[in-house]
Amino acid sequence: MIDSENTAVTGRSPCPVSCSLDLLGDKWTLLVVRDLLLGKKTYTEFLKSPEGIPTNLLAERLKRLQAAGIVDKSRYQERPVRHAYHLTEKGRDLRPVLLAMINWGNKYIPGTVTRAQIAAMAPHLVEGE
Amino acid sequence: MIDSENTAVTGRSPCPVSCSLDLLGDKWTLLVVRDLLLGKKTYTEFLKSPEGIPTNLLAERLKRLQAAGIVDKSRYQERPVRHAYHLTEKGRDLRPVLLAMINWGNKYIPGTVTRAQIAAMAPHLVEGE
DNA sequence: TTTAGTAGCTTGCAATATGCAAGTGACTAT
DNA sequence: ATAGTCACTTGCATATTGCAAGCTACTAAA
Repeated sequence: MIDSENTAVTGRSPCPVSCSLDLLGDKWTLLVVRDLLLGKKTYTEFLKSPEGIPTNLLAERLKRLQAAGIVDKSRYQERPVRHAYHLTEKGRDLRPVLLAMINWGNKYIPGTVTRAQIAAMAPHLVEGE
Repeated sequence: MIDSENTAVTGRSPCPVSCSLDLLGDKWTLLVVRDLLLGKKTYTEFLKSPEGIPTNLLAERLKRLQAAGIVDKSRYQERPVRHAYHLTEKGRDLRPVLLAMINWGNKYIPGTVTRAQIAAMAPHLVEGE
């Protein structure tokens, strides 16, 4: 495992929950990860998600996720220049966290889109496990 | 399942991840849940956790968690009056979210306390899946 | 060759949330 | 009477968020 972007404990405590929250603990970061797991790739695609992330926060979160080695960015075409964001292995490994939230949300927040409904639209997020 | 405290979707979107984050998406709430899963029960025990939650935020988070039906509060003794907080089933069902974060943190943030070390101190958080 | 449009941002600023310290009220123990 | 603990609340400075507007590079249409 390459360790370059895996910052060692610098946060509030050496608890893995606390350290994860130092990186991911806000209302937007994991929604960006969700969108990436759903196959969205570009800045404007993220902006179109129904929660409506403010554009400055999207830019800032993408930078932090890149700095943390969770996301990487590439040009996928020149003329006109277009960029694509992708999850690294470290980012894809957040899938169990999101799946646990989906299961919990479905069980306790009536009206949420179910895991089955998500599977129908976006099999790769939810299948297996 | 009693449904009284399970507020239906009122948030940013009907996505279960987004709805979960509306409730839990900050740097402190899931640390309180962690402490409860570790068996801590009182206000002052939560304050002693190494991350050092500010006392006003602890009070506010406990109220929100109670309002959401994730935590309940009881007097466990009179003379002097003492209070204990406990997770409800809804709260205990957040365990998979925390376990997923522990696994991810252990894999990607060097120096975090491992699941095995946690198991040695607090078997009930971590044992079984 | 102006004009309009899209992608991917940045900037400014008001509103909200957080962090810190100090204070409060009920109680007990000395 | 004094000190100490538990469980908070209050005030205020600082940090983060949310909203709107602007900006740069590019393309496509008139």
